This record gives sequence, C-alpha cells and structure tokens, in this order.
Amino acid sequence: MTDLGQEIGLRHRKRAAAMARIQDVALDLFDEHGYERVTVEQIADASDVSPSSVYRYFGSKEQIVLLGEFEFDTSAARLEDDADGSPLDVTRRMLRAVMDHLVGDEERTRRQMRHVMSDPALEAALARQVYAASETLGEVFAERLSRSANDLEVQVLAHVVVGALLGGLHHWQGTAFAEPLRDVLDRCLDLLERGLQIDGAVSRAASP
Amino acid sequence: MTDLGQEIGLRHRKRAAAMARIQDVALDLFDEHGYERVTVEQIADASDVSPSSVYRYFGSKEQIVLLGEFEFDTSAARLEDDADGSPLDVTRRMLRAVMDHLVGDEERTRRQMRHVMSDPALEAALARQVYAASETLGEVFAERLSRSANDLEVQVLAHVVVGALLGGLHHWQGTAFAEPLRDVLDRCLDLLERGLQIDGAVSRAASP
DNA sequence: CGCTCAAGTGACAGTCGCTGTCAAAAGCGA
DNA sequence: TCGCTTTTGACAGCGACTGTCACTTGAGCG
Repeated sequence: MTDLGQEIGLRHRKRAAAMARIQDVALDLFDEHGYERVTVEQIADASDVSPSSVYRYFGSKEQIVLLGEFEFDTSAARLEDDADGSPLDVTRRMLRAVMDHLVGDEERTRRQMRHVMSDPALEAALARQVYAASETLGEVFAERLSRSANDLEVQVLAHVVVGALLGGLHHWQGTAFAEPLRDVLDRCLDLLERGLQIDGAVSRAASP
Repeated sequence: MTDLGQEIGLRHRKRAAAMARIQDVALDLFDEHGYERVTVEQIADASDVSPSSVYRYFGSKEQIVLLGEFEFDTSAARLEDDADGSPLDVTRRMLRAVMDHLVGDEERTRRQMRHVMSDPALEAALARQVYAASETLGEVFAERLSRSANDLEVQVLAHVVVGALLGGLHHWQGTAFAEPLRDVLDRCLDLLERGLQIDGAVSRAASP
C-alpha cells in the first residue's frame, strides 16, 4: 500500500501490467507457433483481455513485438545540447540511451529479432521504424550543423548512420547474436568514424 | 502481323498490357482519392480484370505502386565482373542500370514517390524493399572483397551505401523532385567517396 | 464512505487485404 | 479443327483492423 516510488494511479499501473503480460504471452506464442500463425484473438484470449484492448494498447499486431524498440529519443540529444560534439558523438549518446532501454534483457531483444528477421510483415515494420529514426536523426543533425533539415548532406549523413546501425543489426543476427549488441553497434560507429576506408572498399584511387 | 521484334506469344503480351493498364488506372485513382481510400476491387473494376488477377499480377496492393522499383539487379554487377572496381564503382554501375529502368518516365516515379512518402503502408513496403537491396548489395560486395557475406564491415558498407541513396531519395522528395533523380543519387555516392567529411560532421578529432 | 463523472473495456458489426479452390475460357500446338 | 495446358474469374473464407456503444471501473469529491 505504501507508495513504491514510481507509478501514479491504479489505472496506469493496470494498463502497464496488461501490456507487459500481453507482450510476454505473445512472444511465447510466437516462439511456439511462429508470428503469422498466431492471431491477435488468441493472444487476447491467453492474456485475459479483449482483442479491442490489444489494438488499443499496441495499435497493430506488429507493434506487440516492436513497440518502442529502436526509436531514437531526441530528448537524449536535446537535454545535453550544452555538451557539444560531432553528429556521430550525438548518435553515440542517443544510441546509448536506446541501448540502456534494451540492455535490461537482451534475451528478449534476441527473441524479438528472431521473429522480425523471419517474418516479412515484421521486417517491413522494423524497416519503417528505422527509416523514421533517420528523419529524427536528420532533424537533430540539421540543428547541430545549422543547416536545413532537407540539406542533402544532412539527409545522407543521417541515413548513413542509421544504415550503419542496421548493418550491425543484420550482422548481429547473422552471428546468432553472439556478441553483445552494444559492442556491435559501437563498432559500426567506429567504422563510420574511420570513414569506411576498408582496404579500397570505398575508393581505389586512395593509394596509387 | 509481322513480328514487331520483342515479344513472344500473345499470352505474355496481354499480360504485360493488363499490368500496365492496371498500374496506370491505379495511379490515376490514387492521385484522385489517395492510396488507402482506393480498394483493389475498384482498381480491378476500372481495369476490366478481376481482383484475383490483380493479386496474381502484383501480389499485393503495395506492389501495384512499387513493383520492380528500387531493386538492385545483381546481374548488372556479375555480368561485368571482369571489369573490376571498388564496391562503390559497382554500386554506381548497378544504380545506373536501375536508373535506366526508371528514367524512361521520371514523372511516373514522382507520382509513385508522392504516394509512397505519404502512406505508412507504402512507406513500410519501400523501406523493406530497400532493406532487401542491402542484402543483395552485401552479397555482391562480399564476393568482390573476398569476405564472408556476414562480415561486419561488409554489412555496414552495404547498408551505408543503401542508406546514402535513401537519404538522397528523401532529399529529392523534400525538394519537390526538382533535380533529376539520377544527379541526386550520383551526388550521394560522391559524398560517400569523400568519406562524409562534412566539416567536422563525422569526427571532430580530425584537425586539432 | 458512498456518489458522480469520466475514462477504460468488451462485444459486435463491418471493411478490406489477401489466400485457396475450382470450373469456365482462352491461347497454343498439331 | 481438336485436344492440352495455362490463365482467368467467381466464390468462399480468414484475419487484421476500425468504429460504435453499452457497460464497468477507477478517480475525485462531498
């Protein structure tokens, strides 16, 4: 009965609990039968809520898996915008915030990724989500560099950064999630900082 | 009656004609009412085919807009694999092939992009398609560089290249498609070749 | 406490994208 | 012209998703 220190209102607590329960139940069902062979109605039944509520909470079946995942939080960049740095530094900081959100149970992230990578609908949803992150990142970069958000270089930079991270995600999945995700993504940004000079990969004209 | 030199069989010709007609009719309807407010049944009726045929031809409603668009054709790279070059050179070559396919009527591409950028479902489909292109590109790069297709640097490079192009696409849309798409994408690859050294954008440690 | 109001929930009906099946139609070769 | 194969359209059905509406249930207040 004493305030446990974080939540306000029984309503919000029940809602949060229900969402967590639905996600758990859904992931279990997906693990067992595969994403597309499980209906929202089954998830709802097994979670003791109505299908209506599932859609109210998550909006779509895909978001049961992807909700909140891989979204850049601009506040992480804006809050510290006194501490300046290059866009890549900013990215690292934002990424760290995202990772802290994820790193709690990387096992869950692995389960999610397994389904995402094997189902077209989920893959599309993730791609779109990541794509949206590029826009967010672009706006942050534009502000930092005092350029238009639609500047070609800003857009390319933002999409390149996100692309690099996506490449890392892909690699991570290809190695059966062996290495901690955080390390993989860090190395991706390192590669970008070095300008992708992968022995003649980008330009052969570098050395005569 | 004389052979007009390209098509074989009445069947294939009718099929191709029907697909082209469906796409035209669909784009018109989309322009007028918006993508999601037009049903496949309406498109089918207006095109004098059955809904079944629309799905047989295009597989999904999204593909009526996106079919064949933005797909890298690996054959373009493999065919000329005697002529070697850096991965970026290969990309340019593949991109040129893609562009030649598109440049026929860039006006149509603009119409498509307008819808793609404003509808979530289409945006997701495009994102997924582009994402798939990264995998294709990764395989080509891996072969060129004699590395594993799952190599982190290969994956990052492939996704970065595609990301750069996506950034260009985004910029193109943001400028109301002013410049020819070909030029925009060329400049994206130029930026990559220069290593994204956008006045301290990537790394501030470059100059002390 | 208990009352009132607003917010949240579940049941229902309906739309639409998409899939599978099957008989009819149409191209193709002889 | 006559079979054979492929393609087509009609139909039935599934499941994701939306909107509506009565009902329940926390929240605020006397």
